[in-house]
Amino acid sequence: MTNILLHKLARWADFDDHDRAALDRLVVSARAVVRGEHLIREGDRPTHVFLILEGWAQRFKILPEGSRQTVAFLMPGDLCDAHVFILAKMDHSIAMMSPGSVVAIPADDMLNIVEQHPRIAQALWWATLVDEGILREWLVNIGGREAYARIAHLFCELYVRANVVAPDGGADLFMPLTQTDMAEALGLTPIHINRVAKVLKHEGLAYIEKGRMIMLDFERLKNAAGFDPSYLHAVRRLPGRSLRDG
Amino acid sequence: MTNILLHKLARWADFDDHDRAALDRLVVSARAVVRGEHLIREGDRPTHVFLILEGWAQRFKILPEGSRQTVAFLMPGDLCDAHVFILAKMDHSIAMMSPGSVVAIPADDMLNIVEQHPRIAQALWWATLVDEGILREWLVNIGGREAYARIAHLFCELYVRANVVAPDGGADLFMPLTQTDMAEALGLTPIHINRVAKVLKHEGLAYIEKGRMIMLDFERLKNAAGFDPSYLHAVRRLPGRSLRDG
DNA sequence: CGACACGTTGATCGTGCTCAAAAAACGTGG
DNA sequence: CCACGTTTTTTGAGCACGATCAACGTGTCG
Repeated sequence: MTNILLHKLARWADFDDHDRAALDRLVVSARAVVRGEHLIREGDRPTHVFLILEGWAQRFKILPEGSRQTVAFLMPGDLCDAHVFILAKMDHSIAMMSPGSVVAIPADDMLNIVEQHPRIAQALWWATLVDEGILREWLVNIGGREAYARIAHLFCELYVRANVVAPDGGADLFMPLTQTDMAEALGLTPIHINRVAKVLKHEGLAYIEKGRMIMLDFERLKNAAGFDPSYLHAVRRLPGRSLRDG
Repeated sequence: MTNILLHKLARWADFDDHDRAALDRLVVSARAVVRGEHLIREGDRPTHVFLILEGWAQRFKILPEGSRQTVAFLMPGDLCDAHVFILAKMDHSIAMMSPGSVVAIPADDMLNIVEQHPRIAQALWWATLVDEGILREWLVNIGGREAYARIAHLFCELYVRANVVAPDGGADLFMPLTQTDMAEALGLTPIHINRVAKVLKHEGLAYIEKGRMIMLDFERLKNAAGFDPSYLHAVRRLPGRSLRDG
């Protein structure tokens, strides 16, 4: 099967065979991981970059009183912080939300590849900027929307992102999140998620059940959420003066 | 006076004279900007990177109903997205919160400097990772803390960051934010900010008045906020195997 | 079959919002 | 220097969104 990292980055960049071979060489020795397994913990010194091949992971921090705040969901093809080994220690943890498999890429391999493959370096920058855009949108979502629109917005984002990863075009997608997971991501209680998500379901918009999302009416859901997918930067930048040899 | 960008990046990297000269060449032709002036707007195609020399700016998005959610405060020495010109259009706007001055650095100049100065490229990565860490912590702050601790946490962060920029060691710092600015950053109403900030003041922790923060008791404020400054990554990584030529 | 995680529902409470208005600070021009 | 408009801060009263506490279903897996 095709390299999922290559597949993701190729959405933005035009790679030559040399680039593709280099990306293939990164993705060796996949490791199976179980649900709940930590890929890296807050305070650890980062020495590897993780690439998710299968399953979902969550990036989170634990608050002093013990509650967990999720700050990102990672899906197949996502890299955990391409350049994080620049920092002395992790300021957050990453754990699997479902069983899956990952590749641990040594920092030196990442450094080598970005030095020798400028197109890959740029594509990794693009992926980083998209992750940042998602993070900003989550802040907007939690800070500015009430529970109903907040949940709807998360559903929209996950639907779009999951469709990119596995574009079977279906309205039924792999999405291994519990209501508690959503609560920890959205700054709400699981109880409130349960009640409000039920409304979304009964209104015929969308719902998540047994690890799958059933999308019923994306247009109305987008409307309920005030969802604008621009922040996912799925469209490629047109050639222009300001990107070298663009 | 010394180059503020150099000053900031040198906290992390060891530059040689060549690097320093290159950074100096970036910072020419400062432009005065008034309060409220937009440096860049959502939807614009980014062609320049802005460096804040004086004053504060805010990064924000406007929600469909018209409210504003601030996702970052930018202080002197901060760059607005070192690599943002990779993207086709801005997914947010940046505006000045106070009068000040900025430098607009063309994309090509940024590309040149990171190609020719690997230490600068790494230092810019570090700055980007710190900004991301701050963004994550804001998400944790809004998602997981109630108003009292949330405001206290913002005060802690701004105090630490402003002290780095202008370390006069004083408990009285330039901090041009109105209660409405805080409200838009924290996902609260200005009215609630007013009431809760008054408690922090009367308890002798800290307050902001006339564009200045008066820090009364940082230790107790940290405690009230559950503030852990690790996410600001102020300490330099010790030399090690995983960063090339350590 | 038992244990445990997850989902569901009800009743009550409280943080923070809304609406409304006034006082204080600030900038600007006459 | 004062008059004026504008922005910012402050205060009050009532409401509602979402939290908390408690319990019970439901499913899944060992």
